[in-house]
Amino acid sequence: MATQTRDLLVAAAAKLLDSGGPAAVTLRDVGKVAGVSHNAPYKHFANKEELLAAVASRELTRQGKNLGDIGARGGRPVDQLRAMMRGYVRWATAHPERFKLTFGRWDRGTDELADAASTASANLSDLIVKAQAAGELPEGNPDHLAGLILSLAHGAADRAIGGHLSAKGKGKTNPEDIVDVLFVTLTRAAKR
Amino acid sequence: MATQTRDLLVAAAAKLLDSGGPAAVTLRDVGKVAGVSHNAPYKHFANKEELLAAVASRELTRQGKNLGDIGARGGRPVDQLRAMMRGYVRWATAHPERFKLTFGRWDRGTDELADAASTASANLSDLIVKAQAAGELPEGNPDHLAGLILSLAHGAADRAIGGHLSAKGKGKTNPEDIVDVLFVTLTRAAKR
DNA sequence: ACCTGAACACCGTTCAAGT
DNA sequence: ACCTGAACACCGTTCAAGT
Repeated sequence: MATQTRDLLVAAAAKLLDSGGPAAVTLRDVGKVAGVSHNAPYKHFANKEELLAAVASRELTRQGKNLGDIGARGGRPVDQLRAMMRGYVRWATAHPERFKLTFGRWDRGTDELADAASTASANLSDLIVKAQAAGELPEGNPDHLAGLILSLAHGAADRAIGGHLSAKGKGKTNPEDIVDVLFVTLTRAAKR
Repeated sequence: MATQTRDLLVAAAAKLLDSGGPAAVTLRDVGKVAGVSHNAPYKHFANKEELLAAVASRELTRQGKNLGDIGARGGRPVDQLRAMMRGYVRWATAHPERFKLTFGRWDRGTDELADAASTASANLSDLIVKAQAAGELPEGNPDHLAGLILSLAHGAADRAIGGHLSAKGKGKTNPEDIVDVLFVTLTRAAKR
């Protein structure tokens, strides 16, 4: 098993990331958790940034599978879309550090990341076009609609993580509710 | 001028933050830029985190004034709302590091932060209620609508900063366009 | 009251070896 | 090919003084 150490390092980094954010992912602790020396990671990754990129890549691939599973279950296109966005915000609030890591400039993005993102984006566009054809979503540029839906899910998740969702009194709004509000609005706008 | 050094430190921290994120805000460089020793900041702030909180507070106050100015210009409530959200995403993409700092868990949030956020939120709710009364926005819980609008603006800005907005080919969507898409949809849903 | 310089523990990274 | 231990520069923070 040539790549076993590499996988152990990525798993250790993910665990430390969950426990205390990127600052808690010290190479020394990664090595300790993985059972190697504090600079064994340098034999598998150029630096700490690339180790974190590997964690992000693993997470994005898993998340892509989740969305694919929801799509495989079938149903009305608009219901699939809503289920996907609900799953997305649920994942984000359950693993805030992984969510924040996955988004956040992967400039020269290791290809793997770009691939996972582009296939997910393509699936989404297909669903939107189908939903529009079925009259479940308003007409207009599908890319604009995709931007609207993804941005809303992303923003609701990020605001929930930051604690900016229940601003006023007792309104303990959760991000899934906001996703629902968007889809209610879209449905209403569709059958104008 | 008793507080002059404090202001210099906050300004220096903001400058370093813009240039390279929180990691670039080293106490040593802050001191150098402000013309004091590398641990003079400890006479004004308990630690680096509180110094950054002061930067966030300054930024949030300024941003609150911006929104207030837009409201003071008058016009249809829904147009004021859209202008505010456009200004918000414009600010976020122009100063990504300040934007990311301002949102990001200010748990025991120095009061100052909480105050600025709650007045901004109250102004927003007022506008939404007025817009609904004028038939410019769909009916329903105003807090839900506020969550939808703020989450969308936040998400569009964050995705633009992360470079996740022009996913596919040449579609160079910008966050202000996405804000417009939301308001078009809301308008259409209002006059169902 | 505000500031400085030395010192400490910690971290990312590099290097010379080890098998 | 993969790993280790020592070493270096850097950073946040503390402490004992200085004015």
